[in-house]
Amino acid sequence: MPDQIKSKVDDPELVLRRRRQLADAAVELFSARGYHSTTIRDIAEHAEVSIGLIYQYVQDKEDLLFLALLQVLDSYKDQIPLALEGVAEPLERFCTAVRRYCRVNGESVAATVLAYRETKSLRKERRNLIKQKEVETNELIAACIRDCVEAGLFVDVDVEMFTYQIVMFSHAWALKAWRFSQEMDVEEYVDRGLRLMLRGVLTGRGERQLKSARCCGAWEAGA
Amino acid sequence: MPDQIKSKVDDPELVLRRRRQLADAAVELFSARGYHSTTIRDIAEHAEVSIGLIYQYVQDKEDLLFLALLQVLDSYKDQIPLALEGVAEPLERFCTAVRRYCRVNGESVAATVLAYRETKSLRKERRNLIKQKEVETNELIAACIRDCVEAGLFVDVDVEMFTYQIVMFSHAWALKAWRFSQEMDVEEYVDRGLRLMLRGVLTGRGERQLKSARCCGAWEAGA
Amino acid sequence: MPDQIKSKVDDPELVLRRRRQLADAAVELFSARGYHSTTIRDIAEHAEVSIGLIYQYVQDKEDLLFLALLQVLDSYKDQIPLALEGVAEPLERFCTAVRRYCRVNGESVAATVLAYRETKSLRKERRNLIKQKEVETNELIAACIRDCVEAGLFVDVDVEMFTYQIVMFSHAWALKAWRFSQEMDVEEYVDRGLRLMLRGVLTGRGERQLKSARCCGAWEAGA
Amino acid sequence: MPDQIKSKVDDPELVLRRRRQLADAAVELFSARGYHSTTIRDIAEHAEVSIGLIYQYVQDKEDLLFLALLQVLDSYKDQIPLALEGVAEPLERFCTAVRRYCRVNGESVAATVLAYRETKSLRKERRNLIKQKEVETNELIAACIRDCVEAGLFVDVDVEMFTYQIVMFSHAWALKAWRFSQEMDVEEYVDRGLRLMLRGVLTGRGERQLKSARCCGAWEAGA
DNA sequence: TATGAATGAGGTTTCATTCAT
DNA sequence: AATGAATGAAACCTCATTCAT
Repeated sequence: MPDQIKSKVDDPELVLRRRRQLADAAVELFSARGYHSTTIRDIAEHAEVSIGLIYQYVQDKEDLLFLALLQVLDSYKDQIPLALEGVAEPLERFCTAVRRYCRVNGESVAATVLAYRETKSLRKERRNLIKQKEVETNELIAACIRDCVEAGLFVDVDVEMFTYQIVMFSHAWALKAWRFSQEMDVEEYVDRGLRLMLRGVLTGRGERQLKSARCCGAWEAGA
Repeated sequence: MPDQIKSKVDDPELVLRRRRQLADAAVELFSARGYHSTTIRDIAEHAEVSIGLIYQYVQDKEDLLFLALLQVLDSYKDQIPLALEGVAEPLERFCTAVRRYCRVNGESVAATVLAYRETKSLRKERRNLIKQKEVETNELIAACIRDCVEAGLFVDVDVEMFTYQIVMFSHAWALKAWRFSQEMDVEEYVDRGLRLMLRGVLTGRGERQLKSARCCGAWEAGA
Repeated sequence: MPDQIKSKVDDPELVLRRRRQLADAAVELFSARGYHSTTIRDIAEHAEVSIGLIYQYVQDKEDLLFLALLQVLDSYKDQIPLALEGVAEPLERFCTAVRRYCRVNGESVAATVLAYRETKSLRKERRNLIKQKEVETNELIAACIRDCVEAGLFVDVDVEMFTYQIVMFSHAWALKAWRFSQEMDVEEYVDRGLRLMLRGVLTGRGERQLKSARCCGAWEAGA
Repeated sequence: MPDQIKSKVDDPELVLRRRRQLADAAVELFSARGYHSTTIRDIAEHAEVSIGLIYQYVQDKEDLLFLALLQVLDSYKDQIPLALEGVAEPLERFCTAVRRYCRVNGESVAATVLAYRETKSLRKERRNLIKQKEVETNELIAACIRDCVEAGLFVDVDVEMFTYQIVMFSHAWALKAWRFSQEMDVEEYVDRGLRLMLRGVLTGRGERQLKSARCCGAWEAGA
């Protein structure tokens, strides 16, 4: 997907490998120190390559940010379908998707924050591409919601609004990590969050399904 | 509140006036271009003062960021109590608080985003001070929620979780403005959001109260 | 004339002074080492200012080249009228102009060569401005020629061609200095050159005038 | 002739072929963009070889410049004798030589300018070698002049001076192309130039010879 | 108190050259 | 003989900060 970035190196496989190497270093450093406070030299050292090498695979520093953000966003988009494989029951799919999304965010809090902080440093065209990725990820959640509605497990909810509620809930774990992470872990966070949010959308059938299937992890004394 | 920032000027009133002048310029420019891409010269020109003058009231660039963020955060904390003045009924207070919070965010989307983007550029001690401000604002919302619970209008909800749900909902209007603002305005956003979120927390009494009081703006066919 | 170059300093007199200072250093170094081989640091050191200062008065390195070339070209355009002050007789004016032009070139061989070498490094708009200056200088020579023709001292010569012959003759002293300067000095160069070139254009009257007036320096055994 | 440049390849014929290939690319690019603005990569691409290959036949970038300049200078030196083949009459030989020299310059204006611009970028030893080449070319013209003098067609002119007048006249077509080429073509340039310059040197016999032989192209209403 | 010219460390980027294949 | 990925010194330029006025 990192097309459109021009490289001075021909071998496409090498380009892919090097770019991943650079993106890894970039995600780590940009996340930790921010885009502007990280120097190209920092990245070169962290990736254990020379400064010159970077400019064989990338045209400027902004390209590195783009590469880093793409890597983060893609990892989100890839994880959810992976988690849903083999899960059929709609409510379970929904809970699984949310849980996985939160976990991914939780594992790379810094990267999620990076996306929020630095997307604006990209030029418009690329900013839009990044937003497009986010929309695609959101759609994975929205689909789960729609399935639950169709299966009569959710009331006829405002899908768009509910999707964003879920998304923001997930991101909040990263954005407000300083607040939450000292009180609970991701699992508890998801449990408490789902309990709160599901209450507003479950039908009677949905509630029964939820209890019988115990689909969403620790659900001892549900609502 | 802008204590701890050392000034070379004695007259405390002048210091206050100048700092507001600088903070205004800083909020505007940092919001528009980001902290690192804004130069001291930019701010001097925008505030119509000399570069030298800035350093009479501020020790370094980070001080300006701190000033700017304080200004933004304070405006949030001031607006909610103002809106609640004269409103007594708990559910109405809750709705009013949420509505006002969203509106403030809506009016200065850029400033809200600024807080998310650049807080990390502050040194830890100040970052904590900013977070403290946010917690104080959140507490205003949390209080409204607790009142509703005590009045039997809300079920015995997870107050902390619900507070953050509200807060993130409000911030989302700013953070995802690119998505929402082309489909609806703040008012519709709040209505749709409240409808969704309230469904999960209202008691029977709460629901009746909501309908009778029509406290929360356009509420055609509520839950 | 160094307008259109934007400065970050307001005081126009200071701007003028600093720019002359920078141009002096630039002419010297660019002449000696060439434009590309001279670094900004070199110029800063030679002008005894900081690197930063340069960028207060100039936007980039090309501006320095422009400044340098303007300075060189202007000195040419200024010297000829100065030398002609008080000289009335047309043939004498012609000889004086040529002599002075060669001398100016001779005094700053390196600068003349600079104009030939580096004008192409300017962007088109400025390159044209430089060419315009040259045309203006040439016109000073052309006017002397026309006066001689009108006074019946020169035959009805191809003025444009003759002007360029004179100009190239003058520049040749600089461009081919490596060849000439080890055999003669400027004065001899001018004498020999004028003798050759005048032979083709003088009328009978012109020849007599030339001898009687001995206007053109050492003119022992004229044509 | 490109001796003294060390090559890592043994086969002398291959060396010659490759070096011509590189010199062609170098002349073209150095002429168009200048020496310093042309990268080795540019030349490799233009010559359709790899960067590494260049360094098999050349030690550094300056070698390429040397190669390029040699190629240009040699073409000058070769063309004149070629044009003079079969021409016997001294005045005709002179005119033919001048005409051909101007034409060669006219056909590769950029290359001529290259010689003026970039010779200084060579190290002294090589710069002298280039100058030597120029002197040799000049000698071809000087010989023609001397023949005319000996044949009583030219007065006892200052040969060295006149030679340089011719040379500079020829180069001027390239150096001042921006001025001349929009008013006339090379042929007209030579005609007008020769008419002017010959007037000063022709004897009575020379004039008659010129008219009778019409040796120098379009010579309608000569001196 | 206010100004703005001056400073220079440090950032990004380029590109001639090397060397393992 | 030919390739081209890798290197890193060195260039240009920015901008936070100081200080004499």
